[in-house]
Amino acid sequence: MSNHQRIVSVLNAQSVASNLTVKGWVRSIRVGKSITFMTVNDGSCVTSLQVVLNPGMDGYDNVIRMGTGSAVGVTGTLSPSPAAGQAVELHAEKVTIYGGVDEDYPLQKKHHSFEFLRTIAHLRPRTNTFGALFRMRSALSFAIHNFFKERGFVYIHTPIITANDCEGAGEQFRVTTLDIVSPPLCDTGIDFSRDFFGQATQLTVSGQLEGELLACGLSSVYTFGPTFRAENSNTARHAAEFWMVEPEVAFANLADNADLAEDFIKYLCRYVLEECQEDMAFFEKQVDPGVMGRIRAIADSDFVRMEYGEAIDRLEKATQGFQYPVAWGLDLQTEHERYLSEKVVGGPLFILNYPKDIKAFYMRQNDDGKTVAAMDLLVPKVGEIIGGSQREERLDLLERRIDEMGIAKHPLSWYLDSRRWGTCPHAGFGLGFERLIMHLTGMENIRDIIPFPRTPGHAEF
RNA sequence: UCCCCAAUAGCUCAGUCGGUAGAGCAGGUGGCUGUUAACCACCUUGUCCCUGGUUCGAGUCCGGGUUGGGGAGCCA
Repeated sequence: MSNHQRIVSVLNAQSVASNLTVKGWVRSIRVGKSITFMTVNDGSCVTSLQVVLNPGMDGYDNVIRMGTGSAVGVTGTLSPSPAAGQAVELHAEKVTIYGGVDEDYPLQKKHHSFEFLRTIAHLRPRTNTFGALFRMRSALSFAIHNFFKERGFVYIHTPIITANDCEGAGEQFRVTTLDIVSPPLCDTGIDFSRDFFGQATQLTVSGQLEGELLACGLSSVYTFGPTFRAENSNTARHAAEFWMVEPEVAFANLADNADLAEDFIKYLCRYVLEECQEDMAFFEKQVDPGVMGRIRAIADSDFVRMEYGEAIDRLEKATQGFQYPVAWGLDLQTEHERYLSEKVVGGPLFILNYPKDIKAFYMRQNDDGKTVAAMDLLVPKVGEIIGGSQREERLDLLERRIDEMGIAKHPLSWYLDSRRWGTCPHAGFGLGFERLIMHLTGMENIRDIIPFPRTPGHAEF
């Protein structure tokens, strides 16, 4: 292993040290007649380390010709800085150039648009914004595991390849090893019995159904993994490949589910404010002024819980008009959700107990005969960030609902078995990880949350 | 998939009434005794997205397409 120091450690220690080595990429170089300043960043923190170069140093003439973006190692003495702007600086005694750049290097020491940076996604990790973003993404991943670990949840891995075609959560990507030019045929079309798995398979759109089976044995479980949707969605909030967190809890009802979701979101808000201070300050200053205040407010607030019926009443009484109709039985449109979360509540908002006809077959039927125990958590700007429900645990009611909706029962026999033997009330939800990060950083496009995003027409890198 | 908007130098953009293009940054050269996206001077850089049309003449006007952005639907 190399014995060089991470820049974040050097800046935090701020102690005088000789024979110190750092390695990273040059962000800026300012050449003077008798002194040269170079800032080096290694991605360990937003702040770059100032390196001071004197003309007497070996190889000085070569070093000062390096361009922004060069990869270097610098060895020297760390000293207090006499000038404003940084507490310490590294006086170089030796500089190693690992990789130079030429005039074609696209990143400059200036503002670039996110649209341009998306076209050079292989280089954008070297920018301040994406450094901060990917550090936050990593920190939040660990925070999610911490949250559930502290509460005794078991981290489970559900299948990525699945034969479930009735999950109802969206279009799926086909997984096959068949010859797509001349596949084997049978009476009903392509003969998937001769495919790799002996049946038609797809990439998962949710680990929920399998998660329920594990919860009905381990009590409290969660998944955190990739999810795939083949929808032709072209928005700032949709990707074909994204990560989802899906807890599932046995012996829990809808109220317990909402309580868990509220605790979860607040925990993550507090986590980034306390553990990602420098990166959050960067987003506050450069990306979304006000984001830290909003997150603090969420961490300190009590989330409003509103019945679907009350939401409809509020919308019907609204003084402003809506493009889409409002009536009991119709789903809420984005304009309605924004009105409720931004105008009526001004913060996170649960909508509870939706009409059964606009929700999935597995949601628990309420005693009113009209609604199911579903919940959505809406947040200002990003919209729906969590969708969940209490699950229908009563076998007869579940089977009746499957029949009503025209869904084939045979492929779900294992799911129905969980209700046949030792059934129990249980509930869970799904959180879109990238949407969470958008909400916590103020970044406005999901393509800037994923290192190499997959969207319709795009699988580059 | 639908609606709206945009595309000009490596990047960010300006370009008036239709008359063959400009700034800042980047890059190059020189200057500057401590800079902070350094500063100062000079220099270089163009398939004006593609395609068809109108016109004496199109970056500019019109049709078609491509790509990108915003909004909507679907959803997380």
